[in-house]
Amino acid sequence: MLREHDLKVTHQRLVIGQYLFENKKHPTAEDVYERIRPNNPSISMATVYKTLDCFVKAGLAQKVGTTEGKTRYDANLDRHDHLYCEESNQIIDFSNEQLHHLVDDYLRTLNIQNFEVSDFQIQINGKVLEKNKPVIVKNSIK
Amino acid sequence: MLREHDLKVTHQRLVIGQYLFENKKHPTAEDVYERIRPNNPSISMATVYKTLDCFVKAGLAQKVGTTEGKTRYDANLDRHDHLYCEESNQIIDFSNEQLHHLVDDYLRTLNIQNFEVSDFQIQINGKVLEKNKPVIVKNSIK
DNA sequence: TTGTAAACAAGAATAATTATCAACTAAGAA
DNA sequence: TTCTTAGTTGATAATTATTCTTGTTTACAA
Repeated sequence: MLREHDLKVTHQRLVIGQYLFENKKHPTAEDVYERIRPNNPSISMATVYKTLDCFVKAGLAQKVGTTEGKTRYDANLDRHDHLYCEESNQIIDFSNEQLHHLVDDYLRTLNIQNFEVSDFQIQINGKVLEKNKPVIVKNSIK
Repeated sequence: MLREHDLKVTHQRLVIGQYLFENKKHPTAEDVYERIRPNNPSISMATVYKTLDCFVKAGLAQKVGTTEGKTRYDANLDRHDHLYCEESNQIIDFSNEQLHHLVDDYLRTLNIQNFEVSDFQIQINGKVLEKNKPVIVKNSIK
């Protein structure tokens, strides 16, 4: 995966990448650092930032701006939206083809002058009711 | 407006509020500070932050997280979405009732377990083609 | 007009992120 | 396998965004 994107394969990138791509969370740089540190005490914070940054530049991850004042990193490359919990600041991925097409089709009917649309993302705000239970989306129409 | 929200009316709040509510931009705290400073050299950065924060708490403005690493403040209280220019980092308001209803109706048909939706916002990414011209949205269907 | 809680200015403190730079290492060439 | 080199890393300094502290001032209710 790294090679495909012309990135040198280093231990640091493997460790950080593994965490980022396996758990599709939306960690801050700090989160990543804390998580990998126990097994890799020599990796520095600067490396975490640089590594995350190189993933973003390579298109392997995306930055997500938050109102908490820190940047989160999203390694889910599939087309998806976000559920944002206003209480816990947690971001949950939300994939729904139907919703995506609905909005995409509508946007195409609009004529936005002087702006070239590349993509879009829906942020659905609200709150997780029971923190230890998962959030599951069911579609009631077929 | 300030009184309605139980905020003491001070010169600083009037000046900052005027800038924020009249130009529906999405300034950073820094932007606000630079803008008002010429005519109000004694207002401090801390006051700008505190004032913006009190507007947010009073529901007069909203924080917008960005990938630039700074918080922007949005004083447009109407239901609206954002066009986000990936080149200039500028955020442009985008209001479209039809789009909003489309998504709102669809979300209501979904059964999202363990998450209570309060609202949503669509971020439309792309780029402004000619920086000095305005972005205008036209609807080609009726 | 006055008392008081709230708001302010200035600058120190903290937190997040980026820059610097010497030492190290991946990976292609010999 | 060894050499070479450009890219990467770790330590830490620097920068940037934001919040905190403190003494002073101000809005506004009584």
